[in-house]
Amino acid sequence: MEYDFRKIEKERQKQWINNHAYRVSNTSAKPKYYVLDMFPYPSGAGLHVGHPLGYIASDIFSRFKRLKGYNVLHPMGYDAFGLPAEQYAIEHGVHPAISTAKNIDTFRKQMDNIGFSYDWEREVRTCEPEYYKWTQWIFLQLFNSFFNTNNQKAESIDSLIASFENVGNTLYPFPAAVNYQPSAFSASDWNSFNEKQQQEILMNYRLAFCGYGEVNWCEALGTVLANDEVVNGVSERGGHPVVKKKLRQWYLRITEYADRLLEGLESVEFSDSMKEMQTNWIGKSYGAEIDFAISGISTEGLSLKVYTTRPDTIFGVDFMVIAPEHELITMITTTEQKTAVDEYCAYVKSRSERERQAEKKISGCFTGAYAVNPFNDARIPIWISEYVLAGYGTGAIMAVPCGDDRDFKFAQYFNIPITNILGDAFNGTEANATKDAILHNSEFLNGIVMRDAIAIVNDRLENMGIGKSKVNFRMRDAAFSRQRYWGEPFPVQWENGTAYPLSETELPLLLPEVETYSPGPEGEGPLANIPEWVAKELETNTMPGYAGSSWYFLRYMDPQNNESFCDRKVSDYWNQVDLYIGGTEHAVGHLLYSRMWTKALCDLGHISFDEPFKKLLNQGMIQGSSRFVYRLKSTKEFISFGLILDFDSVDKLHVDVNIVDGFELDTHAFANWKPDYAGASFQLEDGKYICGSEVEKMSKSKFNTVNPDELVQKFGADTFRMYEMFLGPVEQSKPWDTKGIEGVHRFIKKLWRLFYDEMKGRVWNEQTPTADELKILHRAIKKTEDDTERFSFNTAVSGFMICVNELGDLKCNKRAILEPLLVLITPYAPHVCEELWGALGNENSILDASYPAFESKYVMESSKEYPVSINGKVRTNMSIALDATQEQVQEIVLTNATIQKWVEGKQLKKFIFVKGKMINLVI
RNA sequence: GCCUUGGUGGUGGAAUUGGUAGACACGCAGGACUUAAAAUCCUGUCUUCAGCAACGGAGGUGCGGGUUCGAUUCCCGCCUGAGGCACCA
Repeated sequence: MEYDFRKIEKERQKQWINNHAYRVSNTSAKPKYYVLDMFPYPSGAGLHVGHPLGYIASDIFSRFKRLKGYNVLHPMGYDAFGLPAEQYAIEHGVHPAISTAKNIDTFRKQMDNIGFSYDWEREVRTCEPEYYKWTQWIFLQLFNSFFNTNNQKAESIDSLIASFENVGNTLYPFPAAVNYQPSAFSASDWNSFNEKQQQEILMNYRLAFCGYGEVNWCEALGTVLANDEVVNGVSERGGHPVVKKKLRQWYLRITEYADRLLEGLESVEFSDSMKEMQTNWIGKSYGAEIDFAISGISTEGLSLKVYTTRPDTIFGVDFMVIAPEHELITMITTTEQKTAVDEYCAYVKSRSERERQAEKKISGCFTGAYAVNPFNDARIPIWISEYVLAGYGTGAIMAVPCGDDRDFKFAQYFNIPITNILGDAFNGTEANATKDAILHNSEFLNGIVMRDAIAIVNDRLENMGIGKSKVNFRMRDAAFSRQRYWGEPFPVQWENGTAYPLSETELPLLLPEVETYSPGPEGEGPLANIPEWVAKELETNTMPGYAGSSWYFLRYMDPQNNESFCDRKVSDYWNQVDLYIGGTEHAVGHLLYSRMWTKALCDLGHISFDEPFKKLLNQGMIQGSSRFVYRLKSTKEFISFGLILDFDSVDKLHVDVNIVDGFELDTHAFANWKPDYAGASFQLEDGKYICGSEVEKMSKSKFNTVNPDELVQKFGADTFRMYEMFLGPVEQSKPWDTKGIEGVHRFIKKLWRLFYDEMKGRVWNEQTPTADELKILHRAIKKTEDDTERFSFNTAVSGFMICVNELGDLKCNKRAILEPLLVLITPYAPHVCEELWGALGNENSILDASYPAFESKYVMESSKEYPVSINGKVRTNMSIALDATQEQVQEIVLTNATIQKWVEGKQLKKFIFVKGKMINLVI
């Protein structure tokens, strides 16, 4: 009897479906465990071998936890709204809903091939009204709430209004990032404001709000992008240029959550690099705001407010720099400098974001004005330069060339004299940013270490009423609207220029059909082309791709609920995602947004936890290993890699990795691959055509994708699953290489042969296992449990291989050994294990079995071989009982003949016990 | 430039808390079975020295130091790959 994986896998999968084997209940006496994959965007390209890596890992862990007796929630769905489907619609005229549904079908088929244990009855698609109704609902929650900075929590906007009516905004001043005038108002002020004014003020508090601001505008995509969607001045998707543009936009007030997003990192298990990426993105810095008086001209009462993290360097300030957009410029610029300043500001405006980032050349312009150092009355020239950003801090800095590299270069470039406050720590050729130097030239700070001077200066400034310590964040509020069609409509209606929320009963606000996907009359989204939509003054923007993905993990818990986004009892039961598996590319986008949404929903009392993901495991990226052929220029002759003398004389062309065996090209397949290559001739080395190779991102255009379907067809899903795990640690990125898959396939065949003999058929029996066999099994049980628990799936697979090899050597075929072995391997190779489990005569699914490691009858060995070394050199092995006391061990070792020979006549200095590993004598 | 994380045979990788480095697999070489192939199985495979052979000696985890009876693991200094951030004051 042969191992027929094609038949087995098909039958087992059918059985899983018919028996609803992976249906999960929201009530159970078992403890819960929630394993989540980052759901995919269903692109037209389908899955390649890189995608399933994380899915296989999460599937293994889910099955493992199930066998350990947990009620495991393991769902899957699709992040189905987004730009690519709409781009495709523009190019091919296919409705995004249709192409998306088609892509989802392909994804599903590919996933089913691999044999995942998802509860498909819980599938969600973010583009369906039943789902986005609740995305809109959560938007309304955010719209109708504000962030109470006193207790750092979101609260209903109604309590804010009540407070305004009583005491104005004294209890709740405007959020720090808001610059609204007047910044304070009394109760009677509030009550005298008309509706429009009141709404305008409230808009400055709402967690989801509409405002005008500089946004990243991408002309090619016809929409704005969030900061994390812009990479090096171009769009993440498509690489189109991005410019700053002032537009009316919706935002999420994520900046209010900055502190809690930072603190929350301490309570979750993310990798250090992930935590660091988020920490950097949030970018918290401690510093001080200082008001500098401006001298001369007609600028009485005017002051320049700067932000600095180093108030201790205040005696080293040699000039001020303000951003080109700074509002003071027109007021302080002297008549002599006006032309130069105007020219400079025009020059800065002409530069795109991309140019600014690409060439960081020093530029600037003197305003003619001077600020005054409050401690020594020194006159400090005020400059303008683009290296100071308008959006951060106060848009103005005090420049300390001896302590800051950028300031130093600027001073050098413009010949501004440099004051040294660092003594010998400053060498005159390079700034030194240390905080540990002793201050010089700093009057009352002389002789004090810089680090300690910070607080002293802050105190003085505060007493003088011209400064206060201040915390700043680099993170900006998140742009939340897109001028596109394929997204959630905002449940918002405009009236006299004021945005009003729809009521909950009007949800979902359905995405209407459109005739064209092109932008509206004034650059709005396609919805602006619909007369009825515009007549009702409905918002024409749609929500961005990350809206639906910011809360999908909650919907899985209760996907069919029509009354609520997720029943509170149900979310209390499933609680946090225990294990979240996905790539690092969402570090500062999705992961931050979903953390913020969770916190807001928690504050508003809709769920009971404020961090969505307890543990995050980042799978590495599987790269493609591309192959190249080399064509002599303007010929049809291809030259083998090793024979090329001059790379300028050849064209380097990608060749499909699937027609290359290792590095050797299948020349016949190549000639048939593309019409262009039909009459190709080859210059071979040793009778072979050898290709060049490079590791690149896996992509269709590079012909380096490997389709999992073909591997599953050839070797079976179990082999494929195990092989992806065997490749190496899941966290690690590595190029795909199929050549080792045979070894794993061989292992599964060996496993099969523990049960079946080709000639004799079934070979197992009911005899009692031998001690040796039990020892092998128990070692494997322990290893599997330990390795799987710490996500070391590759070493767990090695453990199976060792176990099966050793059992094969002993000709093991005892049921008492085989059954637990199968349970052990099931998470990794579910089809074949369940098939064999059934063959052993077990009626029930293996899902009902519990992990053998947890049954006390399996006792680990009672004694162990220890290596005994003398001065670190191993001299002999000794068998010692596990429960022996230290004294007993010492006696046994010292009376051993081999050891006595070595120790004889020498003095024993030390006797070292090493826990479960080895014993060492020092003489 | 800053931060994070790696560097181990021909290859992917293992070594969980400082305890016999190279598990497991690929590849390669040789052999068995076969008319032949496939499949399967066996042996060898870090370097080097010695040897008829069993056993054995020495070196070895990017480089150079240090701590320790003992270091792939800890500390210091360099080299280098990958990822992230980058005028954030």
